[in-house]
Amino acid sequence: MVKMSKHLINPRTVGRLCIYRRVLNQLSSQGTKRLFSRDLASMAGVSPSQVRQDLMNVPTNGTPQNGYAVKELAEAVVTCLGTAQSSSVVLLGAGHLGQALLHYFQATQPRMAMSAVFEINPNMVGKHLHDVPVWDIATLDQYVRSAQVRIAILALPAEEAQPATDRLVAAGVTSILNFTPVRLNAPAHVFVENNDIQMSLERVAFYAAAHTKEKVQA
Amino acid sequence: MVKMSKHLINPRTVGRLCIYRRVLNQLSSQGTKRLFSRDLASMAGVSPSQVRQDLMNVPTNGTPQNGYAVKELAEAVVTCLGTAQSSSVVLLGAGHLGQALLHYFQATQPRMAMSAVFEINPNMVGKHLHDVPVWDIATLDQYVRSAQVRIAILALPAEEAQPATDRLVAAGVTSILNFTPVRLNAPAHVFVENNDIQMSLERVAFYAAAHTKEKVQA
DNA sequence: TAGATTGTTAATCGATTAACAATC
DNA sequence: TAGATTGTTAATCGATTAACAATC
Repeated sequence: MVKMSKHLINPRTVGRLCIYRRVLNQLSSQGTKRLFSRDLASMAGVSPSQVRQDLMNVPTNGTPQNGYAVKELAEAVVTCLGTAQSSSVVLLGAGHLGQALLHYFQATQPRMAMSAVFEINPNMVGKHLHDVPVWDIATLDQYVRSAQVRIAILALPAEEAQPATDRLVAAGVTSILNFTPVRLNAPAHVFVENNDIQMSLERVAFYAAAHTKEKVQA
Repeated sequence: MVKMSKHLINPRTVGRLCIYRRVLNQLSSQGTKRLFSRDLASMAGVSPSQVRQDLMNVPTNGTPQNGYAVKELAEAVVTCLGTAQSSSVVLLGAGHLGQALLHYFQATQPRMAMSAVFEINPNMVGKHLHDVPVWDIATLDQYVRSAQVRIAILALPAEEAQPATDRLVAAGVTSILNFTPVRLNAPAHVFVENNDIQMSLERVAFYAAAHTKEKVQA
């Protein structure tokens, strides 16, 4: 009621809250009852200050004497992040990367539902991949509209990324996970997360080379 | 000689330079001769100021009248980023994600060489995937040492990530691309790039849900 | 109580953006 | 020349870290 979603948490904090959730769920399943911010920090690879700062977005139950109750804190973080099972997800592109992402998604994200894959290759259309139907990308707009899809994952060729984005946005998608190396143009109300694997590789290579150079000089 | 690698460029700038390289190469192959910082900025999805700031790390050839010569700038960025073909790359884990990454790597990174894949599953050991041999992970340390591998890609189960990292670092790896959701502990001289696909998904889901909530209230 | 930790505010740090003299 | 852009420095912005009163 009181502008619950007005103070939209920034992407970095959301990312860390996801890490905390994973750590807390694991600890909870291992039977750990309580922890301090410094414990969560070391397991998440951040500073204790950062943990406490991030947890200001979450209704916490910490006390100076006992720290946080693991189970309750995990639940609070889950509530804060939202379950998002309300909306379904579509995947664009069923090439090697798309198929791997689909498998990964189905294996690790039981709380979200991948509802359809869209492909241009007619050999794949009509089949199923990991129990998800593959449909002709020509039917994308209609599907997104009728199923009220809000989340799309892009794993298609670079040159198709922007046209596909335009269609998705026009059809009502508000959140896009982009695995292509293209920087997408999208309206401000649409959230775009770039996961540029090619860039990741290039960056790692850069620092490996830089390190070698330094060693040679030392 | 004069501390060429002393001012190690920070990861964000390196990332953007990779984007500039891609854009410039594409423009060059399309026959574009010259551009201004504002053109490169709009194609890379950043501000013109940012472009010029980033290009301070690169020996540039820009002039107020004509902007930059595309081909020369592309070459300068390539030189700055380094080719890194000196070192070979190993992949740990040949599951769905690992295989997809291998395919992606072989298809898009001809300038780097993937030299071996390591797996624990005996059914895969001894085979080839995309012309790359799959070896028993027990032989990892010896291989990394003898081939002087400096770059490793992690695509194995979460619980194996930290032990594998320890072995890689001990054997001389200096740069790790981590596709597991685990935050790795590694010495400061080792560069670790986290590409957490699970987190990407969760973040996209968060903003989709947040957006829906806002709309409901508006 | 004494001591350590939380929740939160203040200070610092780093990165992006703006400004502007030099210049073609 | 006049005008626009570069290279670079200064200002702003945002995020992380430090500090500290409240507290159990």
